[in-house]
Amino acid sequence: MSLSEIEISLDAVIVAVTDDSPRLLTVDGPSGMPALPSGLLAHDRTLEVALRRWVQEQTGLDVGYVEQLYTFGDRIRGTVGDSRNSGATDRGSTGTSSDEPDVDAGVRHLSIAYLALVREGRPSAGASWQDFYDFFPWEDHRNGRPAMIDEKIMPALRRFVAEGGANAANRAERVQIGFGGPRAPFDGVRVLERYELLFEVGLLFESDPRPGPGQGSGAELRAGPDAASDKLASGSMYLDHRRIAATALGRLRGKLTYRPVVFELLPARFTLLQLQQVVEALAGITLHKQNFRRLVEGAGLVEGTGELARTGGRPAELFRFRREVVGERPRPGVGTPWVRT
Amino acid sequence: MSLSEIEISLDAVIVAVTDDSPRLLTVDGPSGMPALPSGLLAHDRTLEVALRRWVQEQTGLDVGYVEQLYTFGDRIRGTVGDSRNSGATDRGSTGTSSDEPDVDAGVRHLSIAYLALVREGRPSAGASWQDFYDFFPWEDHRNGRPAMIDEKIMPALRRFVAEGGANAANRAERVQIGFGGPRAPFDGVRVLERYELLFEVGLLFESDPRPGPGQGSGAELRAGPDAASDKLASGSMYLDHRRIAATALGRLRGKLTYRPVVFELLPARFTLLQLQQVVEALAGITLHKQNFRRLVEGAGLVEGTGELARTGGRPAELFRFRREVVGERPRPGVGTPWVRT
DNA sequence: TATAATTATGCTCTAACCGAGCATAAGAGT
DNA sequence: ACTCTTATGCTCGGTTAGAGCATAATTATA
Repeated sequence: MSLSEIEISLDAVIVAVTDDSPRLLTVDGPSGMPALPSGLLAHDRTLEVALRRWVQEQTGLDVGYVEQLYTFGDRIRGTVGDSRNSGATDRGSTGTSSDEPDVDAGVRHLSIAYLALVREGRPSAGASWQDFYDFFPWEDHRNGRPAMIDEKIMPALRRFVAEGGANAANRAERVQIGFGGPRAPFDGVRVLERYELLFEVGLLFESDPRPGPGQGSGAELRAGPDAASDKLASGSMYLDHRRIAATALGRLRGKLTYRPVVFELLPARFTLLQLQQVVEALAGITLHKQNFRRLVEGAGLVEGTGELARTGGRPAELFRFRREVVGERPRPGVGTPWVRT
Repeated sequence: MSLSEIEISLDAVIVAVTDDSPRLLTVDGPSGMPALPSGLLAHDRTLEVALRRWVQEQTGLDVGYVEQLYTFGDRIRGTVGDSRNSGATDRGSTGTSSDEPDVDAGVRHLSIAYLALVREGRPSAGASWQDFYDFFPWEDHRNGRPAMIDEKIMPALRRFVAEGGANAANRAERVQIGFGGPRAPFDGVRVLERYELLFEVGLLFESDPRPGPGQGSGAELRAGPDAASDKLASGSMYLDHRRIAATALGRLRGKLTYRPVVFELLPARFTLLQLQQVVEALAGITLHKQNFRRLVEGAGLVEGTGELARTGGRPAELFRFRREVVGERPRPGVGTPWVRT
């Protein structure tokens, strides 16, 4: 493939938390679907500078924290992906690739995806904030395990396992890893694994008009007899942008626990409850209040300013982030002391 | 910048562990320097497939575990990098980029870097295994903190901080984060942060003939008066390949603790001492033997086969990896119970 | 052959940490 | 005054991690 046949875009998953909801900035994509803001590399010195530049141009936002997520470059976008190993798909990862069809799709699209965190801000026209969990309703466990998991998802996954033939054991393991089971709890970080499972069983719709092997455009990868009518009622996105967003959420949830990234989403001064609620919104679970406070203070992540904030009950002290902690502790982040609610 | 001006390569950091040493596969780069194996994207279905293909073609190795690392695309390769935030450089990350010189270097090079783990294998001609720590001698703490840190590195870093002017505090923090200090221990994971510090103070040599602002070719970024004569005696690599390798080592060290990646580097059956030594080689520290055993067994990561291995002392039982653990525990990895040796 | 060296493995002791929950404090609303 | 709400202090018990002692089963050596 000659170089000129490769298209490169920078795609940004821009996240904020407002009113206890994690929010995702989207623009109107082609075909009217929500899409991630996307820009091109220009003469910028670094990729990150390029990203900041066009995000500002396109959305009017000055993003704070920025981190490179992943580079997506599969020939067939929206398909089983780059398979972060560990047997992500039936093919497994120690890939004997020779027998896979080599679809010649002409142009290859490389998408260098970034995660960006902002405190807030009204984006300029064309961009708007969406509730992250509108795209991933099965990821929000703050009010208990969402009913849809046991009502719609698990039956489909069980069917998927049962139909697995030689791969049944592998599939069962993937399901257990993704959604938990008798032996394992639900692991919030594995957002991408869950997304790929749901996509693979045909519960999700992606807009990608993919010229896949033997499948019509817009068809899902493995459509069971009833799969088409059984789609989850969740927001879809342009091309594989929802997959990219899933990658971002998983990464963010993981990073919370060992880097003080939450504070990028909070004002300079905040109450411990505000802090907790932002963490809960991102992690998708509720936390034990007193223990959360103990952990966060004990780790030296925050320090009280003398000031108080009115809160509807007893006034709460305002805290600020203690930057020094980064140099003191090896893995400074907010612990997530569960609570079963 | 039009698309055709972008060159894309896939670069692979291929790691094995032999005789208690982590090893890196290198090829002869231009100008005779060791370089990472590098290939181009062809009509492969996924990036990972492409990587496996040309690694096999170039080196004769079939890599097992593969994971995308990072995409490097700075205009000036070998410079302060994509700045994974957290104030990686003096500029900080909330980048006001407007006053930075926009060097027009013509072609931009994008490097999509991968980490690959292999059990062993004799590479074909042109490629060879190097000791990872020949390139990063300050990272191996198995025999105590390397003397070079306090003898050569810290003095230079102190000078760097002292000359920091308004950035002195920030620099001091970065040094403490990277190399530890009274308040913080040395954190093995921060390989890249250390590399960037050393590069920035002029202790490292990179072969990049960089047309940087006001600097001659081959000059380091901020060369103090004596910097040139004070280089560390450590292996250099082609372009910014050593930076990529540093990224890989940091990532690998981190991943050890929450994903069972070590087993990709071990034979199917191994003694607990072998396992421990591979972990020690990668982590660069020594571990407490009994506690390591307790953690690894207690976590259900391994299970004994009945067999014994002769070891020079009392025979050791051979263990195997328990794959099921991935579905049972949220973050299955080898703990690293320190020991101060 | 006895003894030393070497490696493996079991076990204990203690401090720290975490999950869970009780109890009290300090405001606002009625 | 009473109730509701949010904040904050503290305790109790189980689990885990760091450190080290002790013993077992081999090979090497005096």
